[in-house]
Amino acid sequence: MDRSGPTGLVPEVGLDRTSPVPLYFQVASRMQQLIESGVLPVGGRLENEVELAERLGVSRPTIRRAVQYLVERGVLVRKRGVGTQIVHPKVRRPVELSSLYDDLAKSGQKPRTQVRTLEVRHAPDHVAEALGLDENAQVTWMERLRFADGEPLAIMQNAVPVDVLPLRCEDLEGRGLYELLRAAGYAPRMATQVVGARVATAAEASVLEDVRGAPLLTMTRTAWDASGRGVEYGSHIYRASRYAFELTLST
Amino acid sequence: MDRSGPTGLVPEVGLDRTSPVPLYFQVASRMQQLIESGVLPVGGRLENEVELAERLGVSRPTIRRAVQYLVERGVLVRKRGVGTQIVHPKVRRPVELSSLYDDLAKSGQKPRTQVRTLEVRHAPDHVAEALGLDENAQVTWMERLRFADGEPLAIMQNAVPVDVLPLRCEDLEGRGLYELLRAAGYAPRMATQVVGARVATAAEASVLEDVRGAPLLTMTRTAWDASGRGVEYGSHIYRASRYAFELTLST
DNA sequence: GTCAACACTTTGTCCTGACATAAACGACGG
DNA sequence: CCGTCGTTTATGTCAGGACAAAGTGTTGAC
Repeated sequence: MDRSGPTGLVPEVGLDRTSPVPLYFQVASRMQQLIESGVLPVGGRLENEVELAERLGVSRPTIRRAVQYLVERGVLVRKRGVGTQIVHPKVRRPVELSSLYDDLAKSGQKPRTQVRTLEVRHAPDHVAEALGLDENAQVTWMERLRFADGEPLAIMQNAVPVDVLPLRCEDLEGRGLYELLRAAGYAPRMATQVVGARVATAAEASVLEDVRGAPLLTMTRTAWDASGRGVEYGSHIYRASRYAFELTLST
Repeated sequence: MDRSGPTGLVPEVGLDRTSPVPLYFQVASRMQQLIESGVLPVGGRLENEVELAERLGVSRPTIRRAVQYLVERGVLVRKRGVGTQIVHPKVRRPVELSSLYDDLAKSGQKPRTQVRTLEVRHAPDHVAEALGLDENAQVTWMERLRFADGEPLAIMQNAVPVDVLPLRCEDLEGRGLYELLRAAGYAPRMATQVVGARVATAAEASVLEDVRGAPLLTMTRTAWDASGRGVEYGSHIYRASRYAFELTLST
């Protein structure tokens, strides 16, 4: 390891002690900015924590907490006795669970949603079990057809416990389900998915404007919020010719 | 919220101050044991941190760090002014990235691997780019056929930079690639995957002992270790009739 | 009776200080 | 020339204290 000193010096940034934003977070945000803007070079080493603390005028625990935050997000790596390094930007933990609607919107395609069914009903057994609900619990059940750039892309069946969120047709047509959940304070924090493949039946093909025997991606998902409450169950099929899952896994 | 006090009391456990295992980790492990064994009930509230610290004979920062550790793993939730609660066991962050071999072994099926190709070669452009290697970097390139319970399941093409790990046929036949990477100190910590579907060509069908037009799951993956170094690239196809991806996502 | 203000509990933030320990370096001796 | 043993340097762990802020419940005024 090169002992020629740190390759990147964190400038004395202005910290605002009157701000409600915690100091450690101000430090972390500033560091991340400096890294993303290239002032602190990828692969470079940071100063040691004691110096950093002195120069920024905060205590070492505060610096440690800021660094820790960035380590958890995959921006920095620490090695005892060696120092703290900036890792390659490719390896960053995603900040939130993505949903199809978000993905499409982000990639520049114009998502459109057609709500085919929207009703309150008793949760089917497998849904109740997946979400951890009572047998006779009520869920909002919906079936939607999702278009991207005008072409049908997916058939989506979803269930959301009624007491989590009242859902209306017009909401679902303009925004994604995850966006609505987040707005209601039930942001999905964890989800298990099963992704498989099969060929389309005649009925599915007709809805998706594809041919019978066309390859389909299937996905069933259960999502929980931060407190462990089941907030969404979904069973989707996608036209494989027009969609593939892109996902980031991390430990 | 119920103010009747905590529903679960952490017993005074024996902490070993001579042990090299950090105190906060001893506390966290003990707590997790108590939660998993049901002594501390799911949904219950913990004592407040100050009491806990006093009773266990450690400082509050140590308790906080232990709790923090479990919060990050999804075992506990904290709410300022309220307390710390135990969340449902279903919502736990997975501890490590899984690979097909591990998954099969864990689910009781007997994985077997037939190595069809194993050679050192220049990295193809798309592989070099995905792993962040120089253009003329060398990789170990392998093509393997994976069986579960005697039936062919997947065709797997993988590349690993040569300086990461020397790979031998006999290693690959007895163990999974990820296990070998972990043993060599390059444990994958983050990966991006693209999962799609298509139908089998005649050649693929013959290798997989399936029929032409059978649905296939396709997956391409790039994996990085903790320091951001690209350690594995893979392009796999699976028989959809015998396999589906099961994955856990978390923020 | 209703609603606002206050008190209390609990986690969140931040500080100072100290010692432990892993990794890398360099000097020394074989 | 090479390995060994300390030295240096950096992060890791832990203590104890102080105050801030968010939720909850209670009290009191109207």
